[in-house]
This record gives sequence, C-alpha cells and structure tokens, in this order.
Amino acid sequence: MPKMAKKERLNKLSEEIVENPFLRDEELSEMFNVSIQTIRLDRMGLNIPELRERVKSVATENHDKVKTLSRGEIVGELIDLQLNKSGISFLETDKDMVFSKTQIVRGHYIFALAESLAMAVIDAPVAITGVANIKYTVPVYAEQRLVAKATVTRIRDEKEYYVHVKVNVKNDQVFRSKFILTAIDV
Amino acid sequence: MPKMAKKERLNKLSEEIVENPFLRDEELSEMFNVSIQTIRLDRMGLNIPELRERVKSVATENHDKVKTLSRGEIVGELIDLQLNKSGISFLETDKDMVFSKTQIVRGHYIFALAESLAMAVIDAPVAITGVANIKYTVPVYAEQRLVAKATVTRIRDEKEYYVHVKVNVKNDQVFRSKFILTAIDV
DNA sequence: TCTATATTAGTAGCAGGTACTAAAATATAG
DNA sequence: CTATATTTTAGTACCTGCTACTAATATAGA
Repeated sequence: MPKMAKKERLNKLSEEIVENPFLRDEELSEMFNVSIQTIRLDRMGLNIPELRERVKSVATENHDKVKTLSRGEIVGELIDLQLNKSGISFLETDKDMVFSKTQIVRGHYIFALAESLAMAVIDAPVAITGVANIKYTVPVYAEQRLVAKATVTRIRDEKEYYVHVKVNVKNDQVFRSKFILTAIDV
Repeated sequence: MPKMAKKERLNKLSEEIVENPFLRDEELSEMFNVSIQTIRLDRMGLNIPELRERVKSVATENHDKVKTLSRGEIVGELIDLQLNKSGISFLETDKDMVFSKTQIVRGHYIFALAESLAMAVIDAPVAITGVANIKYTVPVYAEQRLVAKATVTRIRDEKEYYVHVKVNVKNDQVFRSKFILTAIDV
C-alpha cells in the first residue's frame, strides 16, 4: 500500500482489523508501510486491543453459540421427554439472534427449536422433517425465554410421526407448527 | 480434585481441555493437584497444543461459519435480486450442518436459507415471517449446492407479501415453501 | 523559520508458554 | 528390602507479541 495521511490510515486500519483480526502489528506495519510503533500508536488511539486479545474475543464469542446452533443435535434445552408422546424444551433468546433493525428474533431460531424438539420426541433411530406447517403469531425479542411443547398426535405404520409443537413466551403463544417426521432405516 | 493415577489424569485432562480450551497450564495444575511441569509433560504426550494455539483454533474454526448463520442478516449468498419480484441465492452445505448419524442436513439450515431470501426480496424496511408452509421433498447431504429461488406472488395493501421459495439441488427440488411476510413500521 | 504534530527507535518488562537438564519422589520387580 | 524404572517436580534460558515508557527525528502548517 502507498503511504497515506494519518486519518485515512486510521480508517483503513480499523476496517482491516475488523475484516481480519488475526494480523500482527508487524504484518500491519508492512501493509501500511509505516513502523510498528506507528501501528501501535494507532491502535491505542482507536482502542483496538492487541492480537491475542482479539483472537480471544473471536474465540469466546463463538465458542458457546456454535455449540447450541451448529454443533449440538438439539437446539435449546430439553427439560421433559416422554418418548412418542410429548416433550418440553426451552431456549433463551439473546441479542445475537435478532435482526439488528427490528430487534426481532430471526424465525429460523424458533423453527430450529421446534424442529429439534419434534425430532427428539420421536422414538425412532433417525427421522427427517417431511412437512411443516407453521405460524408465527407474534414477534419474539431478545432476552426472552421460549418454551416449546411437543405432542405426538399420530403414528402411521411406525414410520410417519405427526407432531405438533407450540412455542410460548410466558402465556403468549408465539409460534405453532405441525411436523410430519419419517423414520428412515440406517 | 484428589490425586489420581497418570492414566486417569491423562483422560480427564483431555476431556477438560476439550470442554474448556481456555485454561492455562497453571489453572490445570491447580485442578489436578500436580505441578505445572507435569501438566506440560501430559500435554506433550497427548499432543495438546498450548493455550494460545487452542484459542486460535477455536477462533479460526468459527470465524467464517458464524458469519453465515448467526451474524449475517442473510443466510446464503444472494446472486440475483429483483425487488418485489424475485430473487436467487445459494448455500453450500458442509459437514457441520448435518446430523451425525444420518449425514442429512438439518432442516433449519434450509429453512433459514429460504426465509432470509424471502425477506431480502421484499422492498420494505423490515418484515417478519407470518406463516410458512413447508415441504421437504428429499433429504439433503453435505457438500451440496442449494439454490433457492423466490417469487413474490401477491402484495396486499403494501403490507402483506406472499412469497414462494423453492430450493433445488441441481435439478431436484428438495424443499418448497410459502411465506407471508408483513411489513412493520419502524 | 519556528513549532506542533507525526513518526520512528530503543529499552525494560510481562504472559504463557517451549526446550532442555537435572534432581527428587514413587512404583515395580527380583 | 533393595535396585531399577517410571513419574513428578524444579529450574534455567529463550521465544512471541505484545505494553509502557523515553527520546530522538521527520514532516507539515503558520
């Protein structure tokens, strides 16, 4: 990069570090063609922490979250389960689940909660979602406790399971759904 | 923790570090009531890298992934968009999206892809999902390219938007849905 | 040209290690 | 019970990527 005015450098530095938090001061100093000391002064001015702190932030921010949504087989916490009959689970919503403009929780978090409870409640080795019929009744915001209740309404040929899942915030229903799950042979 | 045999300590140490990768050798040595040197020998034997390397792993593993599912406002990549008419987006599935037993992609990833495309295609400040009608036709596996196509079928009072979203893998439809989105005032 | 701002240089010290040597404690076998 | 083997502890030098600080030099604006 060619040399640039201080202001411009500060802007680009912020952007660069947001985009790639894994850069050492030395690498940054090469990118911007200034000394390491300058980069350090810049970071101080911008309140940008050192590499190791940045890496730690990225790691801790994501560590828990990924477990609940991507990694775990179930979204939310199971608190009651009667196989082939019913089940209850819950999920605390947080600010990372919402649309930034509206603060409304993104639908797929609620869907995931319902879907995974529906699958947990089935006494079959594995199942896939066949059909779902969904209604979001009222919007959900961050820091609310979603309680999902599932009921198995019908089992056909020990293969197709009909499950109703309702999600409440306190006494208000915020979501309801019907799943048809099909057991598949492994 | 009480002192224990070497073998047992090695097992518990592995587990502990998997569960919480953010522990320093000093903290581990206190937990297991052995010296720091012992912890270090143990780590060497188990090929467990030092704290900073572990933190870096957690950070890099999740850095990209979380962007697509938790952080970004849209799941998948938008490749075409005609506001209030239609839109196309895609998502490459990977092994972190599947149920470990069946290797089938968890439904909510597909749902999230469809939902966020439906929202993107609407020319309104913000919208929430009202009702969705869903059918998963065939299971989706890892390493496949999901292509979502959205069509706006109806707009009522400039408030309610009816959107159909179909998801294909190559020429096979794997999912179809109807969303009703409601524009809300900010 | 004088001066204020910006940049560079250099040193000491820190955290959380590695790599290595060596001594002490404990276990195991004969 | 002793000799040997294994395990544990101790200690030192060095590493990276910094912070915190002091001081010198360069550049720009009035």
